[in-house]
Amino acid sequence: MRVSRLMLVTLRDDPAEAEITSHKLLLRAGYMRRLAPGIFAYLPLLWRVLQKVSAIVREEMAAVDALETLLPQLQPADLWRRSGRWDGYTAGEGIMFHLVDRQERSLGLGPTHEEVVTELASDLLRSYRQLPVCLYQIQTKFRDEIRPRFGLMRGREFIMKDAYSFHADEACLRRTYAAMDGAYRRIFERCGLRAVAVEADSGAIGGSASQEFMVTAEAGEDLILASPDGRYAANQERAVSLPAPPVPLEVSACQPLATPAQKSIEELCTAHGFDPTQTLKVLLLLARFAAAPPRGVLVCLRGDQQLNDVKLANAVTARCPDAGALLEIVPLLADHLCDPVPFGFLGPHLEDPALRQGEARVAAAPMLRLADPSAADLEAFVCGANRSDEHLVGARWGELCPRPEVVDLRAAQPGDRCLHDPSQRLEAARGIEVGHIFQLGRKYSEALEARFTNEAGGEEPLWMGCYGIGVSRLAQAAVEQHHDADGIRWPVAIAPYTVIVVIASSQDPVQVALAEELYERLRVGGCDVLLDDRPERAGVKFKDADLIGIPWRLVVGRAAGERKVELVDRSGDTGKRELAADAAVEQLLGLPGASP
RNA sequence: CGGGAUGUGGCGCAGCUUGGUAGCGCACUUCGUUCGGGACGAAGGGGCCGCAGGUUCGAAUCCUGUCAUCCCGACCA
Repeated sequence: MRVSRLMLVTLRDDPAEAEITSHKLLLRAGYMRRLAPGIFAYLPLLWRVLQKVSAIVREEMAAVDALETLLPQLQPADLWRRSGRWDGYTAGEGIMFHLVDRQERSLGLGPTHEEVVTELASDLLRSYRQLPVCLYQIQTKFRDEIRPRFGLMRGREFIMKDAYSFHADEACLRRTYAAMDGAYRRIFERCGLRAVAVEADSGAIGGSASQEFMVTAEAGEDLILASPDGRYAANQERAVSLPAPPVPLEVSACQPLATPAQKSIEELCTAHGFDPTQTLKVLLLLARFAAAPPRGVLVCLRGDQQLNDVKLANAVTARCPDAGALLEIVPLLADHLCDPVPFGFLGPHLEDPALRQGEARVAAAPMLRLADPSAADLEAFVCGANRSDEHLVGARWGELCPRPEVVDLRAAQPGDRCLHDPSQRLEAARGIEVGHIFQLGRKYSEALEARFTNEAGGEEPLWMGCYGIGVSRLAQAAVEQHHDADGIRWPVAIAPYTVIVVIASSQDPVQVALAEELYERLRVGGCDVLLDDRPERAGVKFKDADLIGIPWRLVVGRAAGERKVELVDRSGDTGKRELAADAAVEQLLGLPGASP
């Protein structure tokens, strides 16, 4: 391709709309344009990158016997109601774009395809003899993100590879899951990305085991906690660790303590010399559901610990199976209550308060009472007395109130000791989630009655897995990981073009002739090559070549008369060197990806 | 939805405090000189100053409302 015909528009200044480097560079280098928040036009250069990523994905999917398909993006609400996800995905903070058609039928614009693919599987997969099967597609997904940001990192319309596998038993699911794990590692490696696999929360997709693939980068939205020995890595949403041991509380009996206006753990400890690990933190929350009245939640944590919202949401969802989708969990405020409670002085023995909805009292289920092990394991502790300006010192579970149900709710922090080896301490890194694989189990097949006949002749629900890669996000993550002060430095495997032939002086017919010849030879040889034939000064062309990040630059300049050219490695590894034109062509045609 | 910021030619910005009829850099067009790291000179085209209302002889500038975009939290590939 000739640069003069490429519709290349590069910008000198960083666009004001972009915050992080990769977003700025993709805009400046003419790879994309924003149409609306989270909605981008992929310009020809970016489309080539996305195609190259897709090609690698296709090869690796084929290697694990996955079948490419293309599934509908317009999806009937009814299907989503049957899986139980319509309300959660459309009401409240749901992310599904949805609409009503001329027949008054509700439709959603596919944010993911578990429902559609499961419906298809229930239709087509009748016998264990057909299993396992893995289907995948590379397609635009639609998600009405609460806050789109950072360009392709979190778009409302983005390209995703999603795969779904179906199995006769769990062992088979595990094998495919492991094969996908391997395929994913190869995909990211081939794309030139440094990625790490971490344990993850399954989120709205659900299922049991799940693992995320993170491209490590400062601009990443996720916090990764990992052990230095490399044996444990998890998203902070999911991470587990050992909290610091508590300082024992030396008291004989439970006694009240006057604590005027000491509402925070910090104030309490400062005033009376307690260590935060000796205190109990009681949080009052309100969970709202799609199909049930709101329910109060009382959470106990050790005073020095923080609540992990994701763990809490999972715990609440698991304990309210008939309430429909969990819409949100918010702090319980005085406005929600019929009678005041002494916020700041709460203890775990707080009686169920009556909830108010508008002006009406809600006949609420009893509060859900949960305690993190850090709180449940305390022998004796300091907690609120459920009376203003008063705490209890030396309270014990069993004496004060029954010990609540114990569930892991605390947020692991960098510096915490690891479970597998307490001498290791968790270290923090930021990551961009580019892939996520799940063992779904039978969640969708049970809901949508996707059953097969097993070897014994009985019917049972299919076992399922699903496996996603954010293709457009991956492209931007690559820029985030591979750039310098001059612009993008694409890994060769996903660069839009492998080589750019630059004519230093377009006025020199000798240079033009040689450049045209080399361009043609490279093109015919199967190399993805650009020819910068624009009547610009050399400096402009060099700057643009650096900015758009083509891995190899072949400069045809002063030495063209002796058929000598200059070859520059954008990655900076080998620098620039002068060599015979024929040798340069030979070398470039020998590069990976150069032949058709 | 809550908090913060910003809206001025295609892009990046100044002007607003103290109202007087819009400016700079980049980009674009033409001509000339230049020609290996974003050249220089000359000439030129392009702006309902986000939108609506108000104050005023007069509003980009002051007031009110509204919309949009970006950033921080809940969402996730």
